[in-house]
Amino acid sequence: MKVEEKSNYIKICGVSDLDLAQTLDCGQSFRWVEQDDGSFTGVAFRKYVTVKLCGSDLYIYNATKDDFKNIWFNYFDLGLDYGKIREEIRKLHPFLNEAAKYAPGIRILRQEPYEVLCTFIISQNNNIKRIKGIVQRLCENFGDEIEENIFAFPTAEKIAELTDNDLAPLRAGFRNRYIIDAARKVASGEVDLEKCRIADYEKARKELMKITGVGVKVADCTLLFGMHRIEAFPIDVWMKRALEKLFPGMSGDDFGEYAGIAQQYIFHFSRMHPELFE
DNA sequence: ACCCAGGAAATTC
DNA sequence: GAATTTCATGGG
Repeated sequence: MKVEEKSNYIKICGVSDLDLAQTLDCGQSFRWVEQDDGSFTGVAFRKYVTVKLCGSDLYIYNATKDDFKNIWFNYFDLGLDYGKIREEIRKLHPFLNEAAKYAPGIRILRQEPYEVLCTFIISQNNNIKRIKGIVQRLCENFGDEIEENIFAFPTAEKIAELTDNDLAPLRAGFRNRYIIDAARKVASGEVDLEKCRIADYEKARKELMKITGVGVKVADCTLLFGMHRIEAFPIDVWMKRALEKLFPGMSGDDFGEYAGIAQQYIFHFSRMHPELFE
């Protein structure tokens, strides 16, 4: 994987198993916006960039070689061989093979743990379009302005100071008090997100579920998308339907050490084929 | 008006 | 304890 640095962008050659739309718009992250030319613009780790894929060349605008080493290589999980993992998990079930072939450019992003925790608290009993709007207003209202009119995701410390009345502009409804409880417990250290990276899976889940508004599903999403615990297998309404119709008798335990990647193939495939469940 | 949305807490049985 | 209802908000 070769990296070239230009004045205001970098070019990474030899990137495989990546499709930006499949990865950035498949419901794991809520801050990327697709542009007319197929590139995506967004903020992560307090950096505002535009990413574009031409064949196997990945361009990242407004980034340096150091940024790539420190942030973007990990963010896009470029150290993991997804082709190899697909070869492995396709054996588990014909429908999993089909789902993986349908969107082989999905990768599990390595996002900031607190951002994932917060956005998936917002996601409950909600739809992706509205989740994006609430997250955007959260950043505009309480995040640092890192460039003109571009806002970082707010810190837990910042949100911890607020009351649920302060969150009224978000129009997040009953989730306001959950957002604040999460921020306070993270900021105070009562919930240790870094510990969740390495703890036993059940312990990590329980740690997150100390937060009011975090149940099994939000905990699993936080572990998968925020701590890269790829053995996690979050089950939402789509996954429930998919398990019933396509994988009867199977549970998350049957999908092995890469269950989280399998889950994301199945989730995306199901969402793109709603007619399967009518 | 009705139903649903990457659920979980509160209440009731 | 397991099943049901409620919780805000917006879109179809």
